Amino acid sequence: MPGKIPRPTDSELEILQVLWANGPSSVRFVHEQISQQRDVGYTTVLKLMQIMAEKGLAGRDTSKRTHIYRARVAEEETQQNLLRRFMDTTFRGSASKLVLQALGNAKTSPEELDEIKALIQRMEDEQE
Amino acid sequence: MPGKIPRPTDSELEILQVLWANGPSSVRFVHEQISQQRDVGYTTVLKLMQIMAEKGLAGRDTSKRTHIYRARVAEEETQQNLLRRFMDTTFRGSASKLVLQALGNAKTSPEELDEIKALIQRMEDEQE
DNA sequence: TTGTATTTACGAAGTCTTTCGTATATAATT
DNA sequence: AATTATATACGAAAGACTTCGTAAATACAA
Repeated sequence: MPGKIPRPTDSELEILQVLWANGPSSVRFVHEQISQQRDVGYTTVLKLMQIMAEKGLAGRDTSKRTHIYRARVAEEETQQNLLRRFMDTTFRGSASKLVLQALGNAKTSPEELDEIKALIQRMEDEQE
Repeated sequence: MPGKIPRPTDSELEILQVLWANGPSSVRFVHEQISQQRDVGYTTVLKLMQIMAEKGLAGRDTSKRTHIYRARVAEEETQQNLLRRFMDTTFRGSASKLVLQALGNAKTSPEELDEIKALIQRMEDEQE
């Protein structure tokens, strides 16, 4: 029985980012990528990826000696879940407060602002 | 020596929300508020608030028998810190991706959309 | 074949967070 | 005064997460 897939932890999310960006990968590759950002042991990453397979966050092909892992959760869907939770706990569910702070603080390019404006426009059109 | 104030955990954030919304409060009051949302023991909340005082997240007035706790971190600043971290880990630092998903999924009122549009307008004006 | 390198498997330690039971102190009630 | 209620203090257990050492299996190289 599969059971429900849990929310990834910070370390698991770090690994998922590599899998999402690069597709199915070996432990070695994932370790190399993460090592560029912080110090971590090879067996640590291995263990985490094994746990992710148990949890259902990742799948793996064990037909070869070097196992190949792949994400079993979609990037957008996972982001959506994490975002909903974060918005609820940190901004008491207020999307606009979150958005205002996100835009106000981060440097956002004119192109990105245009994208956002376009989305707002579409949303307002739908309202009528 | 005060030392640096750490990022609040989920439970600590839950308590901070009560303190931010209601001002300085007793453990009993905070416990009552949180109990409306989930089951939790009184001494659990007490312990958490004591830890928060140790960490510097909260201060307390112990002159009376019933201690009164207050938030020692500002709401917006704390949200900002948590948001930055969340954006980095979950959206690899992309504010626009986060914003698009936040707006796309949550139901946002026309008034809120206007607020956001106004902010974008100001940002674009500053660019020139 | 013998030794070296790579990989997975297993287990366990360390930390952080949450939880609450129990003890003690203080106040209120009868 | 004796009882009951309320509050804080303390410690410790339980669970989740991260970390990595060591062993065992497999492949490669000399």
